[in-house]
Amino acid sequence: MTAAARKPAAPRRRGRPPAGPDRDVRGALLEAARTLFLQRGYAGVSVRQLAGAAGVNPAMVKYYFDGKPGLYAAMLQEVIGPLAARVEAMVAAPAADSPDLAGFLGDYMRTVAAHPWLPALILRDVLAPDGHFRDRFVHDFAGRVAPKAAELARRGVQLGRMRGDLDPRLTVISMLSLGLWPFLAMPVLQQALKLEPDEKTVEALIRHTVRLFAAGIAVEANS
Amino acid sequence: MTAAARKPAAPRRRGRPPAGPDRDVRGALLEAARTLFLQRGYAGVSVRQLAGAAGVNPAMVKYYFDGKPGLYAAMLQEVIGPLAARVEAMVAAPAADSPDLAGFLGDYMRTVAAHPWLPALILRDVLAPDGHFRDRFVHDFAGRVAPKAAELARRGVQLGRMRGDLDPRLTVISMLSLGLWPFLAMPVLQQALKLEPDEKTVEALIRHTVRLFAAGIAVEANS
DNA sequence: GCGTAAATTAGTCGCGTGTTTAATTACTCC
DNA sequence: GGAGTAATTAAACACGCGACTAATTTACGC
Repeated sequence: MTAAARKPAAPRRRGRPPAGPDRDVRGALLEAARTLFLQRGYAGVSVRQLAGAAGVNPAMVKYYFDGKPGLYAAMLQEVIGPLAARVEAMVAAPAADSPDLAGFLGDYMRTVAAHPWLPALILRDVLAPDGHFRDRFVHDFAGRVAPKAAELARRGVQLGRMRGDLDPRLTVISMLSLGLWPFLAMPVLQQALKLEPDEKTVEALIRHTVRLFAAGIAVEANS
Repeated sequence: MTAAARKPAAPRRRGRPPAGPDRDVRGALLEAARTLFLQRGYAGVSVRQLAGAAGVNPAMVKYYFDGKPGLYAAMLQEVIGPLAARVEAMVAAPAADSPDLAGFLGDYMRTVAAHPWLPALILRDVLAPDGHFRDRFVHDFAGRVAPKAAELARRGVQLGRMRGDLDPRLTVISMLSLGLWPFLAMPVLQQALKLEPDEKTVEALIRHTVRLFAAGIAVEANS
């Protein structure tokens, strides 16, 4: 919400506009893309809507980003790049206070909770028919995080802190499932399960999930 | 694959076709809908494609189902109805050999694995912008199963077979997440985690997941 | 046999899409 | 101050969509 769709009654003449720092068409389009694409997905937003939200002509999408796919890709990179790097770092160099997979799950869920559009974005990508953005996104995100998480799991087993009878790779799948899907399922199940929709519930979900997962992968106390 | 898109070179004259048992336009459309909709989602298939796959004129969709939404709804009901009833029964009357939540999770996953299109269908529905089919489907499915599963969880706690420090409702969310999302994540992560894509892996995933979940909700052995 | 109803197709309609073109204005550099 | 280029708009284009219409053929009841 920095600099878009403000001047509502500016009629905008044809031709190159007079100079002025407060007119960043490219930036306004990117911002509109962030808002709308993340809310409704790629196919759910038209170029005209995008341009309307940014207060510019639809042709500018072609001019600055070479078309709708280009704008989407640019927005994705801008939004996902830092996030992916952060998650990757989290799993690559586990902090002292959360060195195991359960700790990572907590960090991961808190990161996801701080970016509420992420689960839907990932889901849409997984459902995408073929690899238009899949190669760029899923492979960059999950593809880099998952192997490192699996390595973490393998180490945990070797150190005797995790059960040895679980395939580390499947454990990673379980962990990613527990950390992602609930955020989408919760709004849907809220009514059925009589959950309150406030922030407390999200915190409770995270703690619950970490506790369950930690117990699930811990070495059996008996036997 | 019972009775559609067979006669490829039948030129099909205009007007009512001569009688004959082997011409079931309605059924052919339903079958095409099953195949295409479940593969690519509602918006991913056009009426023309549907009609083409069924070998009939697009207008027949309007004639028999009053339009594209009608065809989708009919297909959904046909495909989902029995499944929902089965899952509901599974959780309502747990069998003697799998009376607890972990047992249900196994049954649930095996049911899902037997209908590979289900996860994507549920996901698309959860992502759907507003309740076009959501009220009809998600609420009918999850909305009826989830409360009963939560009841199962509550009973497990009361009987001392499940940890008391987990919110039964959140446990249900965890369980549904573990039982659904991996089926979609696996193909995506296959390469990254170096999994083989065959049936053995699915069976391994189910056993793995049930084991992890069972340990996660079991009463702590020590303390 | 005849009239009406059912089933089917070809063609078209209006709309929304992403993109393209041409015109127009401003800035920049010589 | 004129030439060339950069930025912007309005308008149009080609296409695909879901729906609708009119024509056509057969089946069925009397």
